[in-house]
Amino acid sequence: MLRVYNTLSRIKEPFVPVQPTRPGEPAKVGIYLCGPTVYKPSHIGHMVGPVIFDAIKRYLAYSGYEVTLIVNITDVDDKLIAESQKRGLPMARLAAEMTADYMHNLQVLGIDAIDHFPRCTETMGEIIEFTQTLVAKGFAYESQGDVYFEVGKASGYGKLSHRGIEATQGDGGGMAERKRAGADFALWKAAKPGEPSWPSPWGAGRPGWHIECSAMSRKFLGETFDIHGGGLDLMFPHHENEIAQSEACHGKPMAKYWLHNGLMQASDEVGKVGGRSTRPHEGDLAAQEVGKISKSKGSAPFREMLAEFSGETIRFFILFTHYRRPIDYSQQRIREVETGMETFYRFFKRFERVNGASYYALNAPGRRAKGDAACSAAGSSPLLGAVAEHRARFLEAMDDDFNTGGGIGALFDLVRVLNKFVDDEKLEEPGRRTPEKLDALRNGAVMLRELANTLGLFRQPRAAEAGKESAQAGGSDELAGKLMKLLIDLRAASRKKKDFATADQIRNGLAELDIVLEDRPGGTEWSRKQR
RNA sequence: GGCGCCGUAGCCAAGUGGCUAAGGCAGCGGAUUGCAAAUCCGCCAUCGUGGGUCCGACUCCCACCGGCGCCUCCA
Repeated sequence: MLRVYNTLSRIKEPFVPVQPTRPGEPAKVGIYLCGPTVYKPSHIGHMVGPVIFDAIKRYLAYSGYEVTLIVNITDVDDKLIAESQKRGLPMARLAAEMTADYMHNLQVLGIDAIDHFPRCTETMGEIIEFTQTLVAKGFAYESQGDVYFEVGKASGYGKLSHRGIEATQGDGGGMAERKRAGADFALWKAAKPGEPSWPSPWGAGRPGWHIECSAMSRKFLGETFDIHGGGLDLMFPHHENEIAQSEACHGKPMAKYWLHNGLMQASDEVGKVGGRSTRPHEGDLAAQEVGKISKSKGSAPFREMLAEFSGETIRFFILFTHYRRPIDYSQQRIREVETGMETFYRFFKRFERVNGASYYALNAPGRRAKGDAACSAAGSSPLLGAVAEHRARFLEAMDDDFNTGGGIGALFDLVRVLNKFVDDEKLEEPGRRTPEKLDALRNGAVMLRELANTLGLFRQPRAAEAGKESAQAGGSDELAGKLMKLLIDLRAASRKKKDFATADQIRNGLAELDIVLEDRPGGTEWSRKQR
């Protein structure tokens, strides 16, 4: 049974979709995640939510739900206007550029489970209509071309962030004198001269910050949907105001479950993105200043990180920690999980060596097997029994509020069991392979793939692997492949003659060039050292 | 000040009212190897401090200490 932590109730609740399941149809689940304001290149903090919710959607789909995931793009906003004026660019052009940056980052991270990216500018009609309804129902009022939501009229305001109205006295961007109460917030803002604007019943203007999410979520997911997600920092006032608007408008709950991810924190010193670590002493971590990644801290664009780390590494790094906890970011931390990931990549190569076909070509079930089907199928061999045990641990962890960190732990164990099987059965030696043993290994690997898929991990061969394959197969790096073969053959001849000095000279010389040789029963393999 | 989170091995990080407290990185010992690499096996924590509840707490409650977030259109 899947359970999720709901910020509304502050406890883990059983996950039961809003829409009743019709017999013979998969239960439908709607998820809305607050996306970026596209005025600057995204930094790693912006990627946490998308990675997590991509994995959440995958896991829900695997669990049998039909999931729709919406992430909005805020392409009209005060910061966007300010930035476009600063850079002398039309706002739409700036937004388009930054949206492209965002999309590129998502793609590199392997995030492809998002169904729609509605833009604020494309939702203007719905936003205006939504605002009109709120005015008509008496929850909002016009004031000098602005429209404000009257927080005092909303029942249950503060139920998400557990705050009283009296505690919420934002100045609303210097528009206090136009508002009836300090806590009231803008649904619509009159345009100042030179600002981008859209026509409305209250004159030319643009939407306030919160209204687009209410309008978009309703447009794609309905008045009440299952999961609303976002960073912890959005809980107040953004999500609180979304709830106020939507529930005032519809008279029913906006979302059943509110999930908030922890924020990425970084040390300015060690966590410098895209550059060399400037740490003066080893083991000096305690002296770091750790703080939230934010605009004010001037963190580097995500794109610069990609020069240092693969998208999959960053994805793995994010998933390594439970989503509700803050993630302490530093290059050293990422390097550590990157080292850990090698365990998987090496196993995949090993698997291909003994199995003859690629791990990446394995066809894993996209749906969780009902009941104990997987376990009973596994009962046929001790290996699969052990694998199934770790599979169960993985599922248990994920069922418990998407505990990806616990799940990854189970994945490491699973690989160990598979490696041990290859060791014990000496499957690296071609003569020791039997169809039964290869079958068992393959079935175990299928289970690994099945689970890793739900996290969106190890779906494609790494770029480095692909490059090397082309070298070995005579691709663009053909010469390197041929030279390597020559050197390996020379070394093999030396070893045969017990001329280990020459053999070691070759291996050590190659090591200097960051090329690693590994002797195996089936021959010597070479690979480029990572980084 | 208000609301809330966190403190588990050298570092990172799961988890649990009672059973061996996952996993990763680093380290140590062993198997394997011509030597390595990789892999496997083993070792490496009484869970911030002090109280309380309980037959029993690391897990629940309180206090304290320490770290952090939000209360500002920051994911």
